[in-house]
Amino acid sequence: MTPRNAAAPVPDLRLIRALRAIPLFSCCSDNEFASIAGFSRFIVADQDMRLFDQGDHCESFFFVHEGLVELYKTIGGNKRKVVEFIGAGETFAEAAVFARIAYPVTAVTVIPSQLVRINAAAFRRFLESHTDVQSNMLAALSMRLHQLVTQITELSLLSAEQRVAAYLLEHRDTSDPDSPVGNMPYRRKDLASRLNLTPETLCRVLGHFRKRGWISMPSNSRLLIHDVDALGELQAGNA
Amino acid sequence: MTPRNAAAPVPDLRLIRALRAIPLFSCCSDNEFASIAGFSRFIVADQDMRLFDQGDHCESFFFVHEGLVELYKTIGGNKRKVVEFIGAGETFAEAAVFARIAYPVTAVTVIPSQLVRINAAAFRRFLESHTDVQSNMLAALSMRLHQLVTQITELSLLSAEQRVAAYLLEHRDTSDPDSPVGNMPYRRKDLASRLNLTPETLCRVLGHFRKRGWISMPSNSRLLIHDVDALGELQAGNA
DNA sequence: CCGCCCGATTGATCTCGATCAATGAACAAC
DNA sequence: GTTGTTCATTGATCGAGATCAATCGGGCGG
Repeated sequence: MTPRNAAAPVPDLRLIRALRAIPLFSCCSDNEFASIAGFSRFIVADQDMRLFDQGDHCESFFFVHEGLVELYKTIGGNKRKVVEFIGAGETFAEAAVFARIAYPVTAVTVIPSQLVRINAAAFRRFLESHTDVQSNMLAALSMRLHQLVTQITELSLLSAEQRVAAYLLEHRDTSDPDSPVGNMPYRRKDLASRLNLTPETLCRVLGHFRKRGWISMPSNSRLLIHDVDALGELQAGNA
Repeated sequence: MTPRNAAAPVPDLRLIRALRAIPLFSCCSDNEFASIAGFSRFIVADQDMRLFDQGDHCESFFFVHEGLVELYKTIGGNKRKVVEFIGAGETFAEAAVFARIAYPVTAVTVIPSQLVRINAAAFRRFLESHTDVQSNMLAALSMRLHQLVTQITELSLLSAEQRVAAYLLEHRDTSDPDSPVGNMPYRRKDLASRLNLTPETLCRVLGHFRKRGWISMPSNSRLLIHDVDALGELQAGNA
């Protein structure tokens, strides 16, 4: 924790730098970043750190500066379903802020991560006088809505292999277009849950893809896609 | 259709009355309703009227004043999945307006309906100067996001019978608390699709519930719930 | 280096819900 | 009325993927 005097809090440079990376605030000025910083905190989290629990009162929403977070929902006390992975550059739990409901999911870091936590009440007040940010927010929520509809459709209509293929293609690391690479820093069972599969089935599907030379897995958290077209065809037409 | 002169369009009373029923506009004044009416149309639709197709350019969003609309997504050309039913008092396709994307689903009336169609571009301009409506919009989108997350979880974790029970309980008509009644003006196959079931399985589940006296179906589009607790227990714990 | 532990992998079997196949019932056109 | 059409219902069978059960394998503390 940074020590702070009552009168003059020390500006956290990491925080300011992270805030500038938030797409939502793309239109903000230095002044505005300063005021956002006033109700935000930079958070360094280890792996498996619980950020909030399903049912907790919603006090903040979050931005992932570096790392990976998973959101899962628990039902019936024992069964859980991973709804989404939130990667670097994305925000989460904004919806709970605006709907003024308790967190509907639990959030846990999958790998060591750097986050920004933004106070909900203060942010709502900030928005009242910053219409442009509000517009960005509407657009962002709408896109997420769209993604969830797509997810529902894919979970419902695609076979196990098609779902895995679709996921690999959608989430492939496009930073290096030459060698089609995907990063998979998840535990198998979590990815399986997100895809609505058992770990065993996911493993079999990946094994199948590997046998056909479509992918390879040099390490446990690394996955290389060798034949994008084959995966695409599988996803689209021919189960 | 009301005839209108080029210079002075006749104000459509049905339209104004419908606009007043839109929760989004709860905070609007007479003046504001008049200006919204300037870029809206009241629509009387028969059953099975296509409002827009998946992939169409998004020009408007809609409010259901009376009736029922279903949104479905098509994948692979032949398979379709009903994502949501939109009932009286609800809006739909706002997300496409803000995300500035093509409609991600197709919208069709399930029964004869009265709708309001609101022009997207004009509405976006309207919002710039009406922050309170924008806030309502954020809250509404957030609630819908939450519902979709719940839907994903239920589709993934609950058995066929549990999903049906959950749906009946969530969508039961609460207007008459004494006799627990649900209206089901859908075709069976559409409800089955929404619940990710085949019509056959849905039919068997309903038959099972009927045999146990938990529900009854006096007519094809009417369903009475007699034992809320039994359905609740089924949904919760014991598959 | 060894033993331990947890997760990935692989195999054998089972089950829920899909699919295939009739039959029944509602409704419209004639 | 009769015929056709379409959807709900019921039954018989099938199969994708879950579940159960080993086995493998890598990281880590001793």
